[in-house]
Amino acid sequence: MDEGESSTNSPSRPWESYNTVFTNAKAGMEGVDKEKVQRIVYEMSKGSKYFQNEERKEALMKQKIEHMRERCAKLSASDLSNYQKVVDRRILELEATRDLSRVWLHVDMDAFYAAVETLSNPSLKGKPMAVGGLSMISTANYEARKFGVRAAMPGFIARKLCPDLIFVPVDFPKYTHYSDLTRKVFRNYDPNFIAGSLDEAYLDITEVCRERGLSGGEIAEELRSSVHSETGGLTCSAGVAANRLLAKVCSDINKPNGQFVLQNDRSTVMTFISSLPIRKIGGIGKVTEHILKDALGIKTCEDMVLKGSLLYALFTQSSADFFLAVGLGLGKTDTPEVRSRKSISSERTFAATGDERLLNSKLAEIAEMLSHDMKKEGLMARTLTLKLKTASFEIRSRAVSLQRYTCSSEDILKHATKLLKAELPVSIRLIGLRMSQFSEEIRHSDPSQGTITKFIVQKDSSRQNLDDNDSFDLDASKNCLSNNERLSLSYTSHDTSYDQLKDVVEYEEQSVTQNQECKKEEKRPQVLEGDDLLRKHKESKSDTSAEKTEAVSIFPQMEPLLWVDGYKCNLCGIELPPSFVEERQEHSDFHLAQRLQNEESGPSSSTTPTSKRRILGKEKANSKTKKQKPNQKDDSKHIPIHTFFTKSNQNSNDGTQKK
DNA sequence: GGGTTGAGCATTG
DNA sequence: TTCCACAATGCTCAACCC
Repeated sequence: MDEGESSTNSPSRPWESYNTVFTNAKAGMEGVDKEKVQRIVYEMSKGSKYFQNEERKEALMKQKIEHMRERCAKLSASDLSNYQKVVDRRILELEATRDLSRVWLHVDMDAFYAAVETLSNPSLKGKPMAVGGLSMISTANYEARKFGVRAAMPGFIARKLCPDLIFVPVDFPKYTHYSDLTRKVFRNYDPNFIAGSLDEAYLDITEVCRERGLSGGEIAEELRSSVHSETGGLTCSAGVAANRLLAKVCSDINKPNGQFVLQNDRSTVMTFISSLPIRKIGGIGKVTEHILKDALGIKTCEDMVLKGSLLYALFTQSSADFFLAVGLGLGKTDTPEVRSRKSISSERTFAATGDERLLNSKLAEIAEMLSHDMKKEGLMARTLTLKLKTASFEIRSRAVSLQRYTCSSEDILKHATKLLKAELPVSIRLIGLRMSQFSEEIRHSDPSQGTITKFIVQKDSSRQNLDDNDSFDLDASKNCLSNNERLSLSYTSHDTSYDQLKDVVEYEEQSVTQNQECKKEEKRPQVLEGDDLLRKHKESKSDTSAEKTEAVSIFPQMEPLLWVDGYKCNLCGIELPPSFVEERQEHSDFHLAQRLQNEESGPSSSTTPTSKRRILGKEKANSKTKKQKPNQKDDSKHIPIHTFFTKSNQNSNDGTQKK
């Protein structure tokens, strides 16, 4: 049944070693002639550039597995015994976090896009159908799945598997409409449900079960029936368990139009998890499965615990922790925080070309699309990543961090062109652009929380007469504090202990840099940039406080640095009280250096980031970075790990990193 | 030692 | 005839900087 077991390829059956994702079992694919599917997929792919790339990736994976085997063999008995101690301790710690008090429900719509299309066109009922086109299909209905057709399969292969397959083009607005209908139902059971995608969601139904005196299974039945009637006939499957990880596994068990309930007691969970294949776990994909299986002999979740010492010896701590938690049937049970998007991107595939003019025009199109999407969502970002897929399917990415936040297609295109130019000549079949590092990342607002700025205001009575613009600034800086920082700052301003006070003062120092970043964007979605923003800011201040400034000329040709109200830098909005003499000097130096840098390399360009980093770094050094990198370390505690790397030599094997 | 940045890769739907 | 998408997220590592 497992694709991995077919790796014993014989010369007469070369397709048996061609492990594509399409041969992995999916709901509705039981009884499919897997060998036939594998053979056809192999025959149609053989010799293509895509196939060659797959072979290259496969070879790389085998190398990784081999390398891990070697490292495994080198482990001594005492090494393993030491790692076992680590495992034993972690098991105790993880067990202490086990929470069997919650009831989580995972809902997954059945063949969602295909079902929606059938709903709006009943003549498709009972016929094999796929949503998508000849290059790629998004989903297939259950009739098509019987032929081995499935999501993410190229349409031309799907047609070969099922010559009568009907193709229906993707219609996102339609799916969004139906998705909204299902979400209306979900909200009745958990107003804070987590939408995984258009067609799936996690609901914490603990309260609704308690209030109505119903079991998780009864609620699931009711919800599914409600989804069916509200959508006019769409079916879904559900899983009920103590945590989200288990609930997701459960929803797949009786698909389609079914449900599975896993009782909330430890021994039931452990029995359930013991024989569960690792691939069933969200986050463990083809590569991880092969590495764990072929290098370490780990096939089931139980094996993760039994071979825990190997995992801790060979993988990073966070990966090993994840594996061990899986082996214990532990998953997230908390009410998740609001998550905001981290990046936005746009990419297009086309016939491979090395024609620079053509590539530039594609790039311009994509920059325009991306800029449009960003404006639509009111986003500005400062890191641009160019993604290229060469004619041989090799993926390359090149990134640059800009000096300022932007969403303009001109800015994006200007820097993207530079990045692309550095790669030429090359034949390319896909170009993608991604923008990340949003100004939003530091805007997790929660008006109920105390803020450093409030503290500053209370501390400094000379700033009691703040005008409206200042109030706006305060709100912006309030929004600048990340969740982590807000946690540390949850104090009542009237009852502040010495330690809290000390913390607050330390935060005051660091908050200036954050304020600086936030203020650049506080007027969104008006999308003011650079000089416009500065002008606007100055206009807003001119009537009340322009006269109350001290000027420091830092460069002959540039606008002098002014401390508005004796407090705030007119160039970037950073706030530094007069007593911060050294910091102010450093700040002036920063603007001077920035200007010199601009003179050297042209405006807002940062394609040689090192020197720039040095300058910006200096600026940040003043803020005694207590701040975590936003959304990285903290989020890793809440979001499933998707990739697993070994402790060392991760790149030494493939060594293909390009500089 | 710890933070940032850039690059590569895995995973998901 | 058609010949393997797109969007988003996060982990890890190396290099660099303070």
